[in-house]
Amino acid sequence: MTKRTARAEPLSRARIVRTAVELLDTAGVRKLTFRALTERLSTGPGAIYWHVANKDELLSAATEAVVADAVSVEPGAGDTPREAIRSVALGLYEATEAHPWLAAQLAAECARSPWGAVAPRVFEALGRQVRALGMPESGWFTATSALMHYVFGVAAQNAANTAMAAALPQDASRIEYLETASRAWEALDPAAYPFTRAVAGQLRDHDDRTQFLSGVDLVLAGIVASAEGGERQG
Amino acid sequence: MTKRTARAEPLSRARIVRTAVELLDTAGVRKLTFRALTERLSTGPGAIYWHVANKDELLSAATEAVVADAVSVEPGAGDTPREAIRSVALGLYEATEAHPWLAAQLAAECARSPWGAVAPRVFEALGRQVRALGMPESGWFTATSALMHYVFGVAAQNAANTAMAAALPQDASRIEYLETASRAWEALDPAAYPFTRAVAGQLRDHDDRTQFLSGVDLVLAGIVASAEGGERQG
DNA sequence: ACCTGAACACCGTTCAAGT
DNA sequence: ACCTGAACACCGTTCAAGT
Repeated sequence: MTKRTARAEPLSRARIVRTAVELLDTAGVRKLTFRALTERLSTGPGAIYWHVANKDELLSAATEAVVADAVSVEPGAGDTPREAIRSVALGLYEATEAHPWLAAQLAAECARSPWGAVAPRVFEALGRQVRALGMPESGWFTATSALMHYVFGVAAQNAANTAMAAALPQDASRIEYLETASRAWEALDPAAYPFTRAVAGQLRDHDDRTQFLSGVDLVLAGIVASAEGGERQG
Repeated sequence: MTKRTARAEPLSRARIVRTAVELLDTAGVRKLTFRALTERLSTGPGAIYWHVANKDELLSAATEAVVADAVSVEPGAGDTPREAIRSVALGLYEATEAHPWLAAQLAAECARSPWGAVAPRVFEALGRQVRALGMPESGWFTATSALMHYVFGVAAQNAANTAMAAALPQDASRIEYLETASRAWEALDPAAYPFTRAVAGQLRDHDDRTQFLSGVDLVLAGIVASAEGGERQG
């Protein structure tokens, strides 16, 4: 058995990033520190700084690694563009479920460099299908942007629900959390929040995943409608 | 002249939050520390902790204050629902331009408590107009969520452009930044990023604000189309 | 070229003590 | 009830020194 032990594996940027993702997944952003990292990798901080410029770069690298992995799924041969878009979007959605830190980090990453390394990955995966949808080229950027922004927006919002529910005491899970949130909406000031109160029941009963895909369909419907409505625009 | 001096004004949660927003605006998230805060307010850290539980709560409060302000604009009397939605969305968009820290903080806030204090404010403002659009009640939640998520997604992405461009050396402003980003897209691997490369020119020429509103229109088109397509769904 | 680890400047938070 | 400010535990980052 020539099993390589962990401590034998040489230090490298890839290994540091992988360890950072593990730490992020198991302990959360707060616990990702250079101290924790040096311990897990059994080195000194200086060794890590040799491979990585600073903590921001490390977080960017971790985010990009996870996004790249999520978006790399090739669409099935028989998939329609619509199905392919749904599956790319769903891949990203599920990544934010699997890595609760991803959503906030995605936003932070965009703030660091808006059209940096992460956006093109998502943009490419979605855009190919937008093109396949038969959009005129002039609409590609707008349509793909809208789709991507919707997905990022959901990521920021909904993925957190899962993490939130998971953090609740024991069996008080997702459903109970939505119950609480729904009641909070019902308790809002009737004068200031009539609409939100009216919709509290739909919040309670909704399923994040279904909801997310409905939103994707809605944006897709908008893309198709805009493409058809086309030229005439006041 | 009975001008009240700053140091005479008593410490309060509101004043702390207001000072935090100022510090956030002028110096950035990194520089918002309890040290800086105590100096600006000429007190000790203990005094701040009397009014505010911890830094997370302070950031939440700052975020909510800014969002509440941005969304509180009443739609004009003659506005169509579509116009009202555009102006609410634009208000939020402009808030993320005026407060570069807002986008990332919005995401962090959602992660802290997904359906907490910030979401209902946006939800209510957008939802009223969705209702006015004549949607059937069963679609309110989905449609308003999609709209809100799109807006949040853009906030995370585009607002950063402005901050990014502003941080560039002098007159190398927005346009030059987009030029750089566009060239980076053109330099991507042709095999892996055919679509993104094809669209690099549109990235260069686009205007964030116009782009944002086009996306809002696109989602609105989807909402209307879905409402009409209605019941028949495989 | 790559790694070590002590040291530095700084941070959020606490708490006994004051008014 | 509200504020003071020293103290604590911890953090990201640096750097002279090693191999």
